[in-house]
Amino acid sequence: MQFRKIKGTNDYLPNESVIFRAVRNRVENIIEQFGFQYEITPILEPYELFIRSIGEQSDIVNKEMFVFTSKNGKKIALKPEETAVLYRSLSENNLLTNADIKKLFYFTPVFRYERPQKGRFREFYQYGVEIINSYNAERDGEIMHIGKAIIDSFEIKDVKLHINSIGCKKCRPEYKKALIDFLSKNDKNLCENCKIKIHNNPLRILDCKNKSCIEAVKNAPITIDYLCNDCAEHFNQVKESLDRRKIEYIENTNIVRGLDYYSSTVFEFIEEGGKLGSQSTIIGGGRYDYLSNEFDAENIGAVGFSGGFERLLISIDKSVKDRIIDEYSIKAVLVYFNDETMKYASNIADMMREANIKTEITFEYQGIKKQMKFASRINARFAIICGEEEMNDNKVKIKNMNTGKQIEVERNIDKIKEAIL
RNA sequence: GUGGGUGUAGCUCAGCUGGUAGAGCACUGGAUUGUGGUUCCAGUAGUCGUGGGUUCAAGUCCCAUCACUCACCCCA
Repeated sequence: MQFRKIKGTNDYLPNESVIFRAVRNRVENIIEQFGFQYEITPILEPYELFIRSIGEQSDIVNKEMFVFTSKNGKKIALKPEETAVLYRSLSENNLLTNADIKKLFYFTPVFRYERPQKGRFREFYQYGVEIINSYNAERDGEIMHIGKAIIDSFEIKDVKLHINSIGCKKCRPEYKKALIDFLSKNDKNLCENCKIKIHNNPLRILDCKNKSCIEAVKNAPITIDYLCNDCAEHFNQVKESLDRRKIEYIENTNIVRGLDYYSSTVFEFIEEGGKLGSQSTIIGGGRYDYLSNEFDAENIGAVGFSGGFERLLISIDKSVKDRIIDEYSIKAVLVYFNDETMKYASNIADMMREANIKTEITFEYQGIKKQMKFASRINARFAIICGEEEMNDNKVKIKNMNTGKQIEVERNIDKIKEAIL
C-alpha cells in the first residue's frame, strides 16, 4: 500500500459506483424533462476567470483554489465551480447575447482546497442548471421547481426551500450602506471573522453560524425592506410562481450567497434532518443578472442553481437507493455442467445479451454448486440452468433466486424473456 | 488555517490498573458429485499506522510523525 488517494478525493468502487450512476442518470433525466441541454467544459481554466466572476473577497478565490503555473508561465486553476466556466465558453463562442434563451445543464467535478469533512471534499461533483437571457420570474420558479423535483424524486425528507432577494444594482448599495451602518454600531458581539467582513463583505455576516453573531444580527436591516420597486415586484412574482407550482418555501432574509455574482433572487434547499452534518445545503442558487458584464457583454438576465452531488447521495435513504439500483444489477447467470453444456450455455448468454438482458456466465468455477453460489453472491435474479438433459431437449431451466421456484422453457429468447420479466 | 476523536485480520470492532492477540461478518473446504441464499463442522487470516522512548516486559504508558474522521471556518 504505497500510494494513497489525494486527501479529499474519492474512489467509487464497483458497489458504490452503481448508485452514483443510477442517481446521476435520474438527475439528468429530470433536468432534461425541463428542456435543458448538456454542456461539457474543461477542468483546467484560466485562474483569472474565477477572480473576475466569483470575486476577490470570496474564500473560494482567496484560499480554496487549486492553482498551478503552466510551462508557458500562465496561471491555471482547477475549476472550483461551473457557472463562470459556462459563461467563459458562451462568451468565447459569441453566444453570450440576448439572441435566444439558453437552458444549459452540467455534471462535472470541481475542486476546492478545504479540510474535508462530512459532505465536503476537495474534488467533488456538481450538477447544475442555468437559464440564460431571461429576467422572467417564472424562470426563477422553474429553476427551483427542478430542484424540488430532484429532491422529491429521491424521497428526501426534511428538505426546506429557503428564499430571499438581495436586490439589484439600484437597491443593493443602499441596503449595504444601512447594513454596514448597523454593524459598525453593533460590532462588539461579532466574531473576529465577521468584524473583518463588515467593510469588504457585510452580507456574509448574515449567515454566520456563530451564536453571538446570530444574536447581533437579529435586528439588522433586512434586504427586502430595501428592495426597489422592480426587485420587490420581481420577488413577488417569484413567490407567485412557486405558489402556483405548489412548492413550499420559507422566506429567510439571512440567505445570501458566497459568490459575488448573485443578485435579486437567492435560494437554498437545506437538509434539516441532520443527515449532512453541518454541510446542510444540498442545492444553492439564484439570479446573476450582472455576471455577463464581467465578460464584456451587456446585461443578460440569468438564473440557476448548482447542487453538490455527494451531498445528494448522502441524503438518500438506503431503501430508496436499493430500489433504484435494481435495474442496474445483473438479471441472470447461466449455469452449466461440463464443457459441452458450457458451449450451449455460453450461446444462450450471448442471445440474452443481444436481447438487452444483463447476463453473466463464469468460466472459472467447476460444478453447478459453485456457479449457483456465484449467482447468489452477485444478487442475480435468475439462474438459468443448462445441464445435459436440458441441452438434449433444447430447453433451459430457469430458477427464480428469490422464490426458489424452477420452471423449464424452450431454448428460445422470447420464451426466456417472458419467464424472467 | 484552528480544535476534538480514531488508527488492532479483507470489513465492523473487543482487548480493564503493562505480562508478548480475540469475536462476529466475509473468504476457503466439508456435511450435500444436477441447485445458491438457512444450519452445522473445520480452516486461512494481523511487524496491533510508522519511528523513537520508559520498562525485565508495551496493542496498552510517554514523545514525535503520518493517515483517517468530525467540528470550526467556508460552501454544493
